[in-house]
Amino acid sequence: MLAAMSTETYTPAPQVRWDEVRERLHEHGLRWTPQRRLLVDVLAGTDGHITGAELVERCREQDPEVTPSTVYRTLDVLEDIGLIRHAHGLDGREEFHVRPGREHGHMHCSVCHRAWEISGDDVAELVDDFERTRGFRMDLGHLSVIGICHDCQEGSGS
Amino acid sequence: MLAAMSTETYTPAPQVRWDEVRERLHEHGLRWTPQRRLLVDVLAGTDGHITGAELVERCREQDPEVTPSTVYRTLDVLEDIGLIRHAHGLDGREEFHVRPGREHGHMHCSVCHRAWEISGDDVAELVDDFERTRGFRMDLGHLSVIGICHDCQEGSGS
DNA sequence: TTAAATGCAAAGGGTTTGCACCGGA
DNA sequence: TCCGGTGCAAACCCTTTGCATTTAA
Repeated sequence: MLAAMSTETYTPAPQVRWDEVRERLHEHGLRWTPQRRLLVDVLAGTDGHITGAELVERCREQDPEVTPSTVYRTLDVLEDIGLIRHAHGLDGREEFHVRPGREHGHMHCSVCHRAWEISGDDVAELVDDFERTRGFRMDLGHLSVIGICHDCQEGSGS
Repeated sequence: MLAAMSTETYTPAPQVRWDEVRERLHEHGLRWTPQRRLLVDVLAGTDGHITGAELVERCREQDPEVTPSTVYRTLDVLEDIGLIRHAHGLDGREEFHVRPGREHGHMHCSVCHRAWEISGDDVAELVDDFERTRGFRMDLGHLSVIGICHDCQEGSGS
């Protein structure tokens, strides 16, 4: 989804290059295993956010052998080396997402439970304001805004 | 509940009048029990946010008889009748807070884990912007901003 | 009286950990 | 070879639920 973000040849792939995850791991003295490959594949096929439990499930669909512990441990590793990030969803469960080229926050509708991304531009003033007036450095990747989306206000109910 | 926001004597008690919780319950056909009184007392002694588990703990300190189920069930009831509200903290656990006269969001420091309130004024522009440009009606009570506070940036560590 | 509320204990869901074995580099 | 990874199973933590009993109104 979404192609080039600039006119330059820069970043033909806005996403992490998953083929390179292996190298990233190696750089850190970590290993490339079939289980990690599987998780990385699943993550690559995810554009939004996904909970740990869902990741476990999807991995197990493809290979019932993988265990939750492996998935969670690998998620930790991937987060450590900066490939993914996590925040907490509406229900408080961990939600992971592939680290985007640009950090972004999330906007959740409490009615339909859909979620959208919030870019740095969307909240630039706010970030700036918090930094200036409170010395607080916001972590955009953890910004979570909850409310009711346009559609749900119209339908009023469902 | 909450009396005069009228004149110039700025609401000496911005909090819910806990003595009246009983009436609120009765209005709903619900009962006032010693356990509920205890929880309400604990809540009254809380100014910020507190997790369910902590509430259970504090209640049990005062009366080891109370059980988690009672606490959680009462929290549900109190939230139903609008006296408290809950959101999710940094670690994804439920955090309750006494419903303030004014809705507010929270600002968490990911280093020291302290939290501050965000008033509607602090984010008025943002709220307005989301409403205008996306038709998204933000729920201030669920706004959660995470980052690093001033102190922690200085100390850099602790 | 009578439905709401409680305590208990057990289940539940997601996540983490200890440990012995396995296997990538 | 060697240390990182894995599966397994059990532990964990917070929260919820079923059920018989208690109790507020």
